[in-house]
Amino acid sequence: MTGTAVESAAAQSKSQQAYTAVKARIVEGIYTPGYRLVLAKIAEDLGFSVVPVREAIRRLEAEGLVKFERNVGATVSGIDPTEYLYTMQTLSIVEGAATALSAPLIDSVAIARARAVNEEMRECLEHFDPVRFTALNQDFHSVLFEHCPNPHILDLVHRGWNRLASLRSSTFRFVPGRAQESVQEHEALLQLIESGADADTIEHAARRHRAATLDAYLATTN
Amino acid sequence: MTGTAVESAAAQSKSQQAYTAVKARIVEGIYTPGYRLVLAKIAEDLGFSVVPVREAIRRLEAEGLVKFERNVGATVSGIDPTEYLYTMQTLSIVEGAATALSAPLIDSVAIARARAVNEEMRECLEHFDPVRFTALNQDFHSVLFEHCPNPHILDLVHRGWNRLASLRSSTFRFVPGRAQESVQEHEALLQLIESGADADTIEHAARRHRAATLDAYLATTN
DNA sequence: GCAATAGTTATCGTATACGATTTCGTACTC
DNA sequence: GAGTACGAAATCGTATACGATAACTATTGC
Repeated sequence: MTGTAVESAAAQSKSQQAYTAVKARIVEGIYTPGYRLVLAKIAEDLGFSVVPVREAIRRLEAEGLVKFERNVGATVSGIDPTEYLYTMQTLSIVEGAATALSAPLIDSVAIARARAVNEEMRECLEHFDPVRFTALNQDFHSVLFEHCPNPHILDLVHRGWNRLASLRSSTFRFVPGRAQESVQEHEALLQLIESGADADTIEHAARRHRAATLDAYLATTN
Repeated sequence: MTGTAVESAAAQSKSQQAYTAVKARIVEGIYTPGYRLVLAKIAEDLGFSVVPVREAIRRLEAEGLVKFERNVGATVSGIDPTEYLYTMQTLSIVEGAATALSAPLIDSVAIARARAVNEEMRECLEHFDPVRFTALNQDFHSVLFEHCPNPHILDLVHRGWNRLASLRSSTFRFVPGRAQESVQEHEALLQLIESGADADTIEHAARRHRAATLDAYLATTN
């Protein structure tokens, strides 16, 4: 459904299934931030006992998608402005690095694909649909950083995106003016990569691109 | 002992205790890389059942300290050269950023403390003790990045250090020549921070400092 | 009428138990 | 003598059960 890895659920451990299922519900926005994750209920929904569910929740906790309080329970991590700031800042750093490391490995086919996505985004500007726009935005950036040869960094990027995913409907809703600039910066980024710019330049551009979105958001709240 | 948070183990959940205990054993090098973590045995050692231990292992897995294979078991994550490279590269990025963000918040007292540590390191060069040197190295850098106002980034730095901790005895053992340069770069870094250099400069210097250690290591293996 | 407290309910935390899977050793066959 | 197949031991995965904790509610005293 979404771009997340789909696994043949058959031979998977229930713990893993629970992890995937709950994560999907969070990312898809079915479990909204603040939502109370009652172990017994989730277990019943999925049709197995609470033990695998607990492990799944623990993993999600380590990833920062859920908050856990002893003897109280788990809730979907909120997106309070402070958290948003932290996450965006972190993402600006790791995604910038990932993009720079990835750049030399991006072939012309991938560039073309990214450009096509960006074109869709441009069209999307007319009759603005924040949800669709944000989805395309993720697609675009995925093309740029997915070739990152360092799996650790790539993992950090994915985790950052996941944390933002729960509010993806609102990212650009809150800063619609940012969307247009974003499309332009995407093209600039593509040209940098095409021209074989050095890693520092690309990293800086990618980081600034995201930091600018954060700044735009901050400007609206003040 | 180290800077890690010490909690009153009394009112802690067993799951948490298990997490802390196993993590400590890994970081302290009691469980060496490749060590097989048998759930039942750990549970017995700690005096409780396997369930909390499982959760603890799951969390450690999410942090990358242990590897988990379905129906086979958990082992302490190895430090094969490739992993080392990935971890160091990631750390160079996040620690660089953390240090830069932290810099404006470092007061003269902290600078003095860092300088004292670095002085110890310099003395340590005479009768070289890799373990002690590496421990001091962590102390030094901790002073520099611990003020980082973004907890996410700080967390990533800690995780990186933890992954390296298991081989801390060997870090500088493998590249003894690097130790001397390292001390000098530390002083340069301190001066940059004292002089209120801009964030980019500090970030770049901090990143280079770590990347240089990685390069030195790579040079020995080729 | 309001506040504090006691009782109730919902939910979590952990132990025990058992079935499932893998791995290792041994015996058998070619 | 080497390779393969069978079986046993070890270990993991999950379910169920029960005790512990915290949130909620109702009642009582002021």
